[in-house]
Amino acid sequence: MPYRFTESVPYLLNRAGVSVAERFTRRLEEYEVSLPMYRVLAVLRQTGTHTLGELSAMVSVEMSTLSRLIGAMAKRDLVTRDRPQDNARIVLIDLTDGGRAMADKLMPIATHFEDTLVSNLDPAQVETLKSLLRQVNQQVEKL
Amino acid sequence: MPYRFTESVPYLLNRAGVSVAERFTRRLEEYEVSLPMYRVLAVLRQTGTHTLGELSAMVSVEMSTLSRLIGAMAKRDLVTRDRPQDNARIVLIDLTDGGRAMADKLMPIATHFEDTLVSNLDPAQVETLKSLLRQVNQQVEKL
DNA sequence: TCATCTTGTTTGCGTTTGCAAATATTTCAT
DNA sequence: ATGAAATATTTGCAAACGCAAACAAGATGA
Repeated sequence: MPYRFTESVPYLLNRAGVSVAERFTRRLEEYEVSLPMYRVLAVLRQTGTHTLGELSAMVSVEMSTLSRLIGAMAKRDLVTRDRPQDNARIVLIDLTDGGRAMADKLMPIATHFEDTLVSNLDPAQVETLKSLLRQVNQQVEKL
Repeated sequence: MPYRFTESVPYLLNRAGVSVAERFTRRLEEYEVSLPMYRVLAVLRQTGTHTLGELSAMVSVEMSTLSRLIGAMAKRDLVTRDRPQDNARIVLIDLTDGGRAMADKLMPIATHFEDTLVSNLDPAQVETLKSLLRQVNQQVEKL
């Protein structure tokens, strides 16, 4: 079977990723939150304080971009950046109360997206999809 | 089960998509081809001439961005843009011989990526993954 | 302890991006 | 045939991005 670009995993991944991202971005507009901002809020809400580097890896945003993004979010009082005195080269980022409130407010949108995206699949298929995506992610290391 | 952002479909999709894209971009560097350029080349190679609008939908690149990208690719003689006299509002984009040669040269990289990404899955699982991704894509319309 | 190496973050800068407006052409209704 | 609506592409502009260099602090080892 010849290689068909439009059926390749990277193509399907990108296509799905971009279209979901576009729609989600539209939904976030009224809150004046960008998609990368939402991702930061959602990660911090789920797993608590992180350094910039950790956050960068988790949300797949380049560190220099994230540094500026966190700056903007701090200015809007969504997060705090804290340089601990015991290790002054790292920056710990955490949600403010306002940031947490915003994250909470956005959760229904996220769950609606999740529910809708998999609404034609049964629970076993959803687990399969997620498992396969995680496995693809693992394979990336081998490229 | 509570909603876990880092296990949501959009998150997994984005994570995989970004990391594959990053690696692929690195591999394209030596050819001085960007990832969006590669996507255009690959689509045209697979399915022939398309208008700008069709191409935009197929490669998930916003039309204004694509318009400029195609301009750059035309300047580098990878593609031609042609306004047919029978319908002068559309622009037909096609590969030049050089563009086709470049596309051909890049195919081994693409197949290597595809092979590696799914190398831990059996053929049935690969088909399942692709089918599920296509289905997710369909569901996007319902958001 | 003081040079050096490593780790973590920020800044400078040119490029790419997306939105909105402008432009151009075709289609449709009258 | 003519003005209005629809379709397709391009351009202006400001925001976001990624790379590389700069910067800062901690770890290592003579």
